Amino acid sequence: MSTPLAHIVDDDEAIRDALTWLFRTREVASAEWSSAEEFLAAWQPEWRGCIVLDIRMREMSGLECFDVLQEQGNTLPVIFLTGHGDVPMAVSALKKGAFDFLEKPFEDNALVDVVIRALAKDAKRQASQASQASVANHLALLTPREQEVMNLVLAGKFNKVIADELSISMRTVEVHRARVFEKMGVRSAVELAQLLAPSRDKGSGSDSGEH
Amino acid sequence: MSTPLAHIVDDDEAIRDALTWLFRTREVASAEWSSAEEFLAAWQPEWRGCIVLDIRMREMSGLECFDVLQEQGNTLPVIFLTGHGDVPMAVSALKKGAFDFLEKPFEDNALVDVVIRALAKDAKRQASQASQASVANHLALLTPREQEVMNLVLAGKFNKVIADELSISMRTVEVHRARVFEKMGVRSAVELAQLLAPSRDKGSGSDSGEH
DNA sequence: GACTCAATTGTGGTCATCCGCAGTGTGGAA
DNA sequence: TTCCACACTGCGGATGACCACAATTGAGTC
Repeated sequence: MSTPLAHIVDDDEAIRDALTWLFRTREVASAEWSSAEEFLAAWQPEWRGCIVLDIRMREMSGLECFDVLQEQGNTLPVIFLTGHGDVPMAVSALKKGAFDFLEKPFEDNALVDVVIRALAKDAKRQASQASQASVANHLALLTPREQEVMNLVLAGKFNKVIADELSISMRTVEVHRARVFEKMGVRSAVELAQLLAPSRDKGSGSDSGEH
Repeated sequence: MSTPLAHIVDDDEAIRDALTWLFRTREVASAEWSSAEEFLAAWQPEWRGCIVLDIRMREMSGLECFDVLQEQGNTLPVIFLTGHGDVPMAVSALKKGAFDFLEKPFEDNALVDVVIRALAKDAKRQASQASQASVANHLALLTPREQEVMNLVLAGKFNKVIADELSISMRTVEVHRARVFEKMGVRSAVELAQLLAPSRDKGSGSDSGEH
Protein backbone atom coordinates (compact mmCIF):
# COMPACT_ATOMS: atom_id res chain seq x y z
CA MET A 1 0.00 0.00 0.00
CA SER A 2 1.20 3.45 -0.75
CA THR A 3 1.54 5.67 2.26
CA PRO A 4 1.06 9.39 1.63
CA LEU A 5 4.48 10.85 0.89
CA ALA A 6 5.77 14.30 0.13
CA HIS A 7 7.91 13.61 -2.92
CA ILE A 8 10.90 15.92 -3.03
CA VAL A 9 12.18 16.33 -6.58
CA ASP A 10 15.36 18.41 -6.70
CA ASP A 11 18.79 17.85 -8.18
CA ASP A 12 20.49 19.70 -5.36
CA GLU A 13 21.38 17.19 -2.70
CA ALA A 14 21.81 19.82 -0.02
CA ILE A 15 18.26 21.04 -0.54
CA ARG A 16 16.86 17.53 -0.61
CA ASP A 17 18.58 16.77 2.64
CA ALA A 18 17.33 19.97 4.21
CA LEU A 19 13.75 19.33 3.13
CA THR A 20 13.86 15.72 4.20
CA TRP A 21 15.08 16.77 7.59
CA LEU A 22 12.46 19.50 7.79
CA PHE A 23 9.64 17.14 6.95
CA ARG A 24 10.92 14.48 9.31
CA THR A 25 10.91 16.92 12.22
CA ARG A 26 7.32 17.79 11.36
CA GLU A 27 6.31 14.16 11.05
CA VAL A 28 5.60 14.38 7.34
CA ALA A 29 6.75 11.26 5.51
CA SER A 30 8.80 12.11 2.43
CA ALA A 31 10.79 10.59 -0.40
CA GLU A 32 13.71 12.01 -2.39
CA TRP A 33 14.29 12.07 -6.13
CA SER A 34 17.39 13.56 -7.62
CA SER A 35 15.91 14.40 -11.01
CA ALA A 36 12.63 14.80 -12.83
CA GLU A 37 13.51 11.83 -15.03
CA GLU A 38 14.12 9.58 -12.07
CA PHE A 39 10.85 10.60 -10.50
CA LEU A 40 8.85 10.18 -13.70
CA ALA A 41 10.33 6.74 -14.26
CA ALA A 42 9.23 5.61 -10.84
CA TRP A 43 5.92 7.45 -10.66
CA GLN A 44 2.79 5.35 -10.29
CA PRO A 45 -0.73 6.72 -10.65
CA GLU A 46 -1.84 5.15 -7.40
CA TRP A 47 0.68 7.05 -5.30
CA ARG A 48 -0.70 9.36 -2.64
CA GLY A 49 0.68 12.46 -1.09
CA CYS A 50 2.07 15.46 -2.90
CA ILE A 51 5.01 16.56 -5.00
CA VAL A 52 7.49 19.27 -4.07
CA LEU A 53 9.07 20.15 -7.36
CA ASP A 54 12.05 22.37 -7.96
CA ILE A 55 11.73 24.35 -11.19
CA ARG A 56 15.35 24.76 -12.09
CA MET A 57 17.01 21.42 -12.62
CA ARG A 58 19.82 20.37 -14.92
CA GLU A 59 17.99 18.15 -17.36
CA MET A 60 14.25 18.27 -17.42
CA SER A 61 12.82 21.31 -15.64
CA GLY A 62 10.14 21.12 -13.03
CA LEU A 63 7.66 22.75 -15.37
CA GLU A 64 8.27 20.17 -18.07
CA CYS A 65 8.03 17.43 -15.50
CA PHE A 66 4.70 18.86 -14.38
CA ASP A 67 3.34 18.84 -17.93
CA VAL A 68 4.31 15.21 -18.37
CA LEU A 69 2.71 14.29 -15.09
CA GLN A 70 -0.55 16.00 -15.97
CA GLU A 71 -0.63 14.19 -19.30
CA GLN A 72 -0.23 10.93 -17.50
CA GLY A 73 -3.16 11.67 -15.28
CA ASN A 74 -1.40 12.72 -12.14
CA THR A 75 -3.74 13.86 -9.40
CA LEU A 76 -1.19 14.59 -6.70
CA PRO A 77 -0.97 18.25 -5.70
CA VAL A 78 2.23 19.79 -7.02
CA ILE A 79 4.07 22.48 -5.09
CA PHE A 80 6.65 24.37 -7.10
CA LEU A 81 9.81 25.77 -5.60
CA THR A 82 11.83 28.33 -7.46
CA GLY A 83 14.71 30.65 -6.82
CA HIS A 84 13.98 33.11 -9.55
CA GLY A 85 10.47 32.62 -10.84
CA ASP A 86 8.64 35.26 -12.76
CA VAL A 87 4.97 36.10 -12.64
CA PRO A 88 3.93 34.55 -15.97
CA MET A 89 5.59 31.31 -14.95
CA ALA A 90 3.75 31.22 -11.64
CA VAL A 91 0.44 32.16 -13.25
CA SER A 92 0.81 29.50 -15.90
CA ALA A 93 1.71 26.82 -13.39
CA LEU A 94 -1.23 27.62 -11.13
CA LYS A 95 -3.67 27.82 -14.01
CA LYS A 96 -2.52 24.41 -15.13
CA GLY A 97 -3.45 23.09 -11.73
CA ALA A 98 -0.38 23.44 -9.56
CA PHE A 99 -1.23 23.51 -5.88
CA ASP A 100 1.17 26.29 -4.94
CA PHE A 101 4.22 28.17 -6.11
CA LEU A 102 6.82 29.23 -3.56
CA GLU A 103 9.81 31.47 -4.12
CA LYS A 104 13.05 30.84 -2.32
CA PRO A 105 13.89 31.76 0.22
CA PHE A 106 10.74 30.67 2.01
CA GLU A 107 9.91 30.11 5.62
CA ASP A 108 10.15 26.50 6.71
CA ASN A 109 6.79 26.90 8.35
CA ALA A 110 5.25 28.20 5.17
CA LEU A 111 6.39 25.21 3.15
CA VAL A 112 5.32 22.71 5.76
CA ASP A 113 1.91 24.33 6.00
CA VAL A 114 1.47 24.17 2.27
CA VAL A 115 2.58 20.55 2.16
CA ILE A 116 0.20 19.61 4.92
CA ARG A 117 -2.67 21.30 3.11
CA ALA A 118 -1.66 19.51 -0.08
CA LEU A 119 -1.63 16.18 1.70
CA ALA A 120 -5.04 16.91 3.13
CA LYS A 121 -6.37 17.83 -0.28
CA ASP A 122 -5.05 14.63 -1.79
CA ALA A 123 -6.57 12.60 1.00
CA LYS A 124 -9.93 14.19 0.36
CA ARG A 125 -9.70 13.74 -3.38
CA GLN A 126 -8.70 10.17 -2.85
CA ALA A 127 -11.69 9.48 -0.65
CA SER A 128 -14.21 10.86 -3.08
CA GLN A 129 -12.53 9.15 -5.98
CA ALA A 130 -12.60 5.83 -4.19
CA SER A 131 -16.36 5.88 -3.86
CA GLN A 132 -16.69 6.90 -7.46
CA ALA A 133 -14.42 4.09 -8.54
CA SER A 134 -16.49 1.69 -6.53
CA VAL A 135 -19.59 2.75 -8.41
CA ALA A 136 -17.76 2.34 -11.68
CA ASN A 137 -16.69 -1.15 -10.69
CA HIS A 138 -20.23 -2.16 -9.91
CA LEU A 139 -21.36 -0.64 -13.17
CA ALA A 140 -18.83 -2.74 -15.01
CA LEU A 141 -20.45 -5.88 -13.63
CA LEU A 142 -23.62 -5.18 -15.55
CA THR A 143 -24.19 -6.91 -18.85
CA PRO A 144 -24.90 -4.67 -21.84
CA ARG A 145 -28.55 -5.49 -21.71
CA GLU A 146 -28.73 -4.70 -18.03
CA GLN A 147 -27.13 -1.32 -18.58
CA GLU A 148 -29.61 -0.64 -21.32
CA VAL A 149 -32.51 -1.43 -19.04
CA MET A 150 -30.94 0.56 -16.24
CA ASN A 151 -30.73 3.67 -18.37
CA LEU A 152 -34.37 3.42 -19.27
CA VAL A 153 -35.29 2.86 -15.65
CA LEU A 154 -33.33 6.00 -14.75
CA ALA A 155 -35.25 7.82 -17.44
CA GLY A 156 -38.29 7.14 -15.30
CA LYS A 157 -39.99 4.78 -17.71
CA PHE A 158 -42.40 2.05 -16.75
CA ASN A 159 -41.36 -1.54 -17.23
CA LYS A 160 -44.08 -1.82 -19.81
CA VAL A 161 -42.61 1.00 -21.87
CA ILE A 162 -39.09 -0.33 -21.52
CA ALA A 163 -40.26 -3.73 -22.70
CA ASP A 164 -41.85 -2.08 -25.65
CA GLU A 165 -38.80 -0.05 -26.62
CA LEU A 166 -36.51 -3.03 -26.37
CA SER A 167 -39.06 -5.34 -27.95
CA ILE A 168 -38.90 -7.82 -25.14
CA SER A 169 -41.42 -8.97 -22.59
CA MET A 170 -42.14 -7.17 -19.36
CA ARG A 171 -41.00 -10.17 -17.44
CA THR A 172 -37.54 -9.94 -18.95
CA VAL A 173 -37.34 -6.29 -18.02
CA GLU A 174 -38.22 -7.20 -14.46
CA VAL A 175 -35.44 -9.76 -14.35
CA HIS A 176 -32.87 -7.33 -15.72
CA ARG A 177 -34.06 -4.65 -13.37
CA ALA A 178 -33.76 -6.92 -10.36
CA ARG A 179 -30.23 -7.94 -11.39
CA VAL A 180 -29.23 -4.30 -11.80
CA PHE A 181 -30.42 -3.51 -8.28
CA GLU A 182 -28.67 -6.58 -6.94
CA LYS A 183 -25.37 -5.89 -8.67
CA MET A 184 -25.38 -2.22 -7.80
CA GLY A 185 -26.22 -2.96 -4.21
CA VAL A 186 -29.35 -0.85 -4.03
CA ARG A 187 -32.91 -1.64 -3.18
CA SER A 188 -34.85 0.79 -5.30
CA ALA A 189 -34.66 2.95 -8.39
CA VAL A 190 -34.45 6.01 -6.18
CA GLU A 191 -31.29 4.77 -4.49
CA LEU A 192 -29.87 3.92 -7.87
CA ALA A 193 -30.54 7.41 -9.17
CA GLN A 194 -28.85 8.95 -6.17
CA LEU A 195 -25.89 6.61 -6.45
CA LEU A 196 -25.32 7.49 -10.07
CA ALA A 197 -26.33 11.11 -10.03
CA PRO A 198 -23.04 12.67 -8.88
CA SER A 199 -20.94 10.81 -11.43
CA ARG A 200 -23.29 11.53 -14.28
CA ASP A 201 -22.16 15.06 -14.97
CA LYS A 202 -20.43 15.99 -18.13
CA GLY A 203 -17.18 17.68 -18.80
CA SER A 204 -14.25 17.85 -16.46
CA GLY A 205 -13.57 21.41 -15.53
CA SER A 206 -10.34 22.63 -16.97
CA ASP A 207 -9.17 25.17 -14.56
CA SER A 208 -10.88 25.66 -11.40
CA GLY A 209 -10.33 26.99 -8.47
CA GLU A 210 -11.60 27.22 -5.26
CA HIS A 211 -8.67 27.53 -3.10
CA MET B 1 -31.50 42.51 -18.19
CA SER B 2 -27.80 42.71 -17.65
CA THR B 3 -25.74 42.13 -20.72
CA PRO B 4 -22.35 40.51 -20.19
CA LEU B 5 -19.81 43.31 -19.78
CA ALA B 6 -16.08 43.44 -19.28
CA HIS B 7 -15.80 45.87 -16.40
CA ILE B 8 -12.65 47.90 -16.64
CA VAL B 9 -11.59 49.22 -13.26
CA ASP B 10 -8.57 51.52 -13.50
CA ASP B 11 -7.87 55.04 -12.28
CA ASP B 12 -5.76 55.85 -15.33
CA GLU B 13 -8.04 57.35 -17.93
CA ALA B 14 -5.60 56.70 -20.76
CA ILE B 15 -5.60 53.00 -20.01
CA ARG B 16 -9.35 52.85 -19.63
CA ASP B 17 -9.76 54.51 -23.00
CA ALA B 18 -7.27 52.17 -24.59
CA LEU B 19 -8.96 49.10 -23.20
CA THR B 20 -12.41 50.32 -24.10
CA TRP B 21 -11.25 50.92 -27.62
CA LEU B 22 -9.56 47.52 -27.75
CA PHE B 23 -12.64 45.72 -26.55
CA ARG B 24 -14.90 47.63 -28.88
CA THR B 25 -12.84 46.63 -31.88
CA ARG B 26 -13.14 43.01 -30.78
CA GLU B 27 -16.84 43.28 -30.17
CA VAL B 28 -16.60 42.79 -26.46
CA ALA B 29 -19.00 45.01 -24.57
CA SER B 30 -17.32 46.87 -21.73
CA ALA B 31 -17.88 49.42 -19.00
CA GLU B 32 -15.46 51.81 -17.34
CA TRP B 33 -14.94 52.58 -13.69
CA SER B 34 -12.42 55.12 -12.52
CA SER B 35 -11.86 53.66 -9.07
CA ALA B 36 -12.40 50.56 -7.01
CA GLU B 37 -14.75 52.50 -4.75
CA GLU B 38 -16.89 53.64 -7.63
CA PHE B 39 -17.11 50.12 -8.96
CA LEU B 40 -17.93 48.59 -5.60
CA ALA B 41 -20.63 51.16 -5.01
CA ALA B 42 -22.33 50.27 -8.26
CA TRP B 43 -21.70 46.53 -8.25
CA GLN B 44 -24.74 44.25 -8.26
CA PRO B 45 -24.60 40.51 -7.68
CA GLU B 46 -26.66 39.79 -10.75
CA TRP B 47 -24.17 41.38 -13.12
CA ARG B 48 -22.65 39.12 -15.75
CA GLY B 49 -19.38 39.32 -17.57
CA CYS B 50 -15.98 39.76 -16.02
CA ILE B 51 -13.82 42.29 -14.23
CA VAL B 52 -10.53 43.68 -15.49
CA LEU B 53 -8.94 45.07 -12.40
CA ASP B 54 -5.80 47.16 -12.16
CA ILE B 55 -3.83 46.43 -9.04
CA ARG B 56 -2.18 49.74 -8.44
CA MET B 57 -4.74 52.46 -7.90
CA ARG B 58 -4.65 55.60 -5.79
CA GLU B 59 -7.17 54.78 -3.12
CA MET B 60 -8.28 51.21 -2.74
CA SER B 61 -5.99 48.76 -4.54
CA GLY B 62 -7.23 46.11 -6.92
CA LEU B 63 -6.33 43.38 -4.44
CA GLU B 64 -8.37 45.00 -1.69
CA CYS B 65 -11.23 45.50 -4.09
CA PHE B 66 -11.05 41.82 -4.99
CA ASP B 67 -11.23 40.79 -1.35
CA VAL B 68 -14.31 42.93 -0.82
CA LEU B 69 -15.95 41.51 -3.92
CA GLN B 70 -15.33 37.93 -2.84
CA GLU B 71 -16.82 38.68 0.56
CA GLN B 72 -19.91 40.03 -1.11
CA GLY B 73 -20.34 36.86 -3.09
CA ASN B 74 -19.02 37.99 -6.42
CA THR B 75 -18.92 35.21 -9.00
CA LEU B 76 -17.58 37.22 -11.93
CA PRO B 77 -14.15 36.13 -13.11
CA VAL B 78 -11.54 38.71 -12.13
CA ILE B 79 -8.55 39.45 -14.35
CA PHE B 80 -5.76 41.36 -12.67
CA LEU B 81 -3.51 43.79 -14.49
CA THR B 82 -0.32 44.95 -12.93
CA GLY B 83 2.76 46.85 -13.92
CA HIS B 84 5.05 45.50 -11.27
CA GLY B 85 3.54 42.47 -9.65
CA ASP B 86 5.57 39.99 -7.73
CA VAL B 87 5.19 36.24 -7.62
CA PRO B 88 3.63 35.96 -4.14
CA MET B 89 1.05 38.54 -5.11
CA ALA B 90 0.10 36.64 -8.25
CA VAL B 91 0.02 33.31 -6.44
CA SER B 92 -2.13 34.69 -3.69
CA ALA B 93 -4.57 36.27 -6.12
CA LEU B 94 -4.96 33.11 -8.16
CA LYS B 95 -5.33 30.93 -5.11
CA LYS B 96 -8.09 33.21 -3.90
CA GLY B 97 -9.91 32.57 -7.14
CA ALA B 98 -8.75 35.20 -9.58
CA PHE B 99 -9.24 34.16 -13.19
CA ASP B 100 -5.91 35.44 -14.46
CA PHE B 101 -3.06 37.76 -13.64
CA LEU B 102 -1.40 39.71 -16.44
CA GLU B 103 1.72 41.80 -16.25
CA LYS B 104 2.06 44.98 -18.28
CA PRO B 105 3.00 45.29 -20.92
CA PHE B 106 0.82 42.58 -22.40
CA GLU B 107 -0.25 41.75 -25.90
CA ASP B 108 -3.66 43.08 -26.81
CA ASN B 109 -4.49 39.68 -28.18
CA ALA B 110 -3.52 38.02 -24.94
CA LEU B 111 -5.82 40.20 -22.89
CA VAL B 112 -8.73 39.85 -25.27
CA ASP B 113 -8.33 36.09 -25.30
CA VAL B 114 -8.35 35.97 -21.53
CA VAL B 115 -11.38 38.22 -21.34
CA ILE B 116 -13.26 36.10 -23.83
CA ARG B 117 -12.47 32.97 -21.88
CA ALA B 118 -13.59 34.72 -18.71
CA LEU B 119 -16.86 35.74 -20.33
CA ALA B 120 -17.39 32.18 -21.49
CA LYS B 121 -16.72 30.85 -18.02
CA ASP B 122 -19.19 33.25 -16.50
CA ALA B 123 -21.80 32.32 -19.05
CA LYS B 124 -21.35 28.67 -18.20
CA ARG B 125 -21.47 29.29 -14.48
CA GLN B 126 -24.54 31.39 -14.98
CA ALA B 127 -26.30 28.68 -16.91
CA SER B 128 -25.69 26.01 -14.33
CA GLN B 129 -26.63 28.35 -11.53
CA ALA B 130 -29.87 29.25 -13.23
CA SER B 131 -31.10 25.68 -13.31
CA GLN B 132 -30.08 25.26 -9.72
CA ALA B 133 -31.98 28.37 -8.75
CA SER B 134 -35.00 27.07 -10.58
CA VAL B 135 -34.94 23.91 -8.52
CA ALA B 136 -34.61 25.98 -5.38
CA ASN B 137 -37.63 28.03 -6.39
CA HIS B 138 -39.70 24.94 -6.88
CA LEU B 139 -38.54 23.61 -3.54
CA ALA B 140 -39.67 26.81 -1.90
CA LEU B 141 -43.20 26.13 -3.10
CA LEU B 142 -43.42 23.02 -0.96
CA THR B 143 -45.11 23.24 2.39
CA PRO B 144 -43.04 22.08 5.39
CA ARG B 145 -44.95 18.83 5.57
CA GLU B 146 -44.41 18.19 1.90
CA GLN B 147 -40.69 18.71 2.24
CA GLU B 148 -40.64 16.34 5.13
CA VAL B 149 -42.39 13.66 3.13
CA MET B 150 -40.15 14.34 0.16
CA ASN B 151 -37.02 13.72 2.18
CA LEU B 152 -38.34 10.40 3.36
CA VAL B 153 -39.34 9.45 -0.16
CA LEU B 154 -35.82 10.29 -1.31
CA ALA B 155 -34.51 8.08 1.47
CA GLY B 156 -36.19 5.25 -0.43
CA LYS B 157 -38.83 4.53 2.17
CA PHE B 158 -42.23 3.04 1.50
CA ASN B 159 -45.30 5.17 2.00
CA LYS B 160 -46.23 2.79 4.76
CA VAL B 161 -42.99 3.45 6.62
CA ILE B 162 -43.23 7.19 6.07
CA ALA B 163 -46.75 7.20 7.42
CA ASP B 164 -45.52 5.35 10.45
CA GLU B 165 -42.61 7.67 11.12
CA LEU B 166 -44.74 10.76 10.81
CA SER B 167 -47.65 9.14 12.62
CA ILE B 168 -50.10 9.91 9.87
CA SER B 169 -52.10 7.74 7.53
CA MET B 170 -50.79 6.28 4.32
CA ARG B 171 -53.38 8.19 2.39
CA THR B 172 -52.04 11.48 3.65
CA VAL B 173 -48.55 10.50 2.63
CA GLU B 174 -49.86 9.72 -0.83
CA VAL B 175 -51.46 13.15 -1.05
CA HIS B 176 -48.30 14.94 0.01
CA ARG B 177 -46.24 12.82 -2.32
CA ALA B 178 -48.47 13.62 -5.26
CA ARG B 179 -48.29 17.34 -4.47
CA VAL B 180 -44.52 17.19 -4.26
CA PHE B 181 -44.30 15.59 -7.69
CA GLU B 182 -46.74 18.11 -9.09
CA LYS B 183 -44.99 21.16 -7.63
CA MET B 184 -41.54 19.94 -8.60
CA GLY B 185 -42.69 19.14 -12.10
CA VAL B 186 -41.69 15.49 -12.08
CA ARG B 187 -43.64 12.34 -12.54
CA SER B 188 -41.76 9.85 -10.40
CA ALA B 189 -39.45 9.58 -7.43
CA VAL B 190 -36.61 8.68 -9.77
CA GLU B 191 -36.90 11.97 -11.65
CA LEU B 192 -37.08 13.79 -8.34
CA ALA B 193 -33.92 12.12 -7.11
CA GLN B 194 -32.06 13.07 -10.26
CA LEU B 195 -33.33 16.63 -10.10
CA LEU B 196 -32.16 17.06 -6.55
CA ALA B 197 -29.09 14.87 -6.65
CA PRO B 198 -26.41 17.45 -7.52
CA SER B 199 -27.26 19.90 -4.80
CA ARG B 200 -28.72 18.70 -1.62
CA ASP B 201 -28.16 18.39 2.06
CA LYS B 202 -29.99 16.26 4.48
CA GLY B 203 -32.70 17.85 6.50
CA SER B 204 -35.01 16.29 9.02
CA GLY B 205 -33.45 12.93 8.44
CA SER B 206 -34.64 10.66 11.13
CA ASP B 207 -32.62 7.58 10.70
CA SER B 208 -29.81 7.15 8.35
CA GLY B 209 -29.12 4.90 5.51
CA GLU B 210 -28.20 1.36 5.12
CA HIS B 211 -26.90 -0.47 2.15
C1' DG C 1 -20.82 -33.24 -25.22
C1' DA C 2 -21.25 -31.16 -20.75
C1' DC C 3 -21.20 -26.70 -18.64
C1' DT C 4 -21.75 -21.78 -17.77
C1' DC C 5 -23.69 -17.46 -18.76
C1' DA C 6 -26.69 -14.01 -20.89
C1' DA C 7 -31.03 -13.33 -22.56
C1' DT C 8 -35.39 -14.60 -22.92
C1' DT C 9 -40.53 -15.84 -21.47
C1' DG C 10 -44.72 -17.46 -18.76
C1' DT C 11 -47.88 -18.08 -14.49
C1' DG C 12 -49.76 -16.52 -10.50
C1' DG C 13 -49.64 -14.00 -6.66
C1' DT C 14 -48.31 -10.15 -3.11
C1' DC C 15 -47.26 -5.60 -2.13
C1' DA C 16 -46.84 -0.65 -3.40
C1' DT C 17 -48.26 3.19 -5.93
C1' DC C 18 -51.51 6.33 -7.84
C1' DC C 19 -56.05 8.41 -8.07
C1' DG C 20 -60.87 9.91 -7.83
C1' DC C 21 -64.40 10.73 -4.57
C1' DA C 22 -65.79 12.41 -0.29
C1' DG C 23 -65.02 14.28 3.67
C1' DT C 24 -63.03 16.76 8.79
C1' DG C 25 -60.49 20.24 11.44
C1' DT C 26 -57.54 24.40 12.20
C1' DG C 27 -55.62 28.89 11.82
C1' DG C 28 -55.04 33.06 9.35
C1' DA C 29 -56.77 36.70 6.00
C1' DA C 30 -60.47 39.46 4.03
C1' DT D 1 -68.05 35.48 9.59
C1' DT D 2 -66.64 33.76 5.41
C1' DC D 3 -63.01 32.18 2.62
C1' DC D 4 -58.86 29.69 1.97
C1' DA D 5 -54.56 27.13 2.50
C1' DC D 6 -52.85 23.26 4.86
C1' DA D 7 -53.03 18.93 7.00
C1' DC D 8 -55.46 15.04 7.62
C1' DT D 9 -58.42 10.55 6.66
C1' DG D 10 -61.14 6.50 4.56
C1' DC D 11 -62.73 3.57 0.58
C1' DG D 12 -62.09 1.13 -3.47
C1' DG D 13 -60.15 0.33 -7.75
C1' DA D 14 -56.55 0.44 -11.52
C1' DT D 15 -51.90 -0.08 -12.46
C1' DG D 16 -47.12 -0.96 -11.59
C1' DA D 17 -43.36 -3.31 -9.16
C1' DC D 18 -41.41 -7.44 -7.25
C1' DC D 19 -40.87 -12.33 -6.64
C1' DA D 20 -40.77 -17.58 -6.52
C1' DC D 21 -41.15 -21.28 -9.58
C1' DA D 22 -40.24 -23.15 -13.99
C1' DA D 23 -38.22 -23.11 -18.69
C1' DT D 24 -35.92 -22.42 -23.52
C1' DT D 25 -32.26 -20.78 -26.59
C1' DG D 26 -27.67 -19.56 -28.27
C1' DA D 27 -22.72 -18.47 -27.54
C1' DG D 28 -18.56 -19.59 -25.70
C1' DT D 29 -15.62 -22.69 -22.74
C1' DC D 30 -13.49 -26.94 -20.87
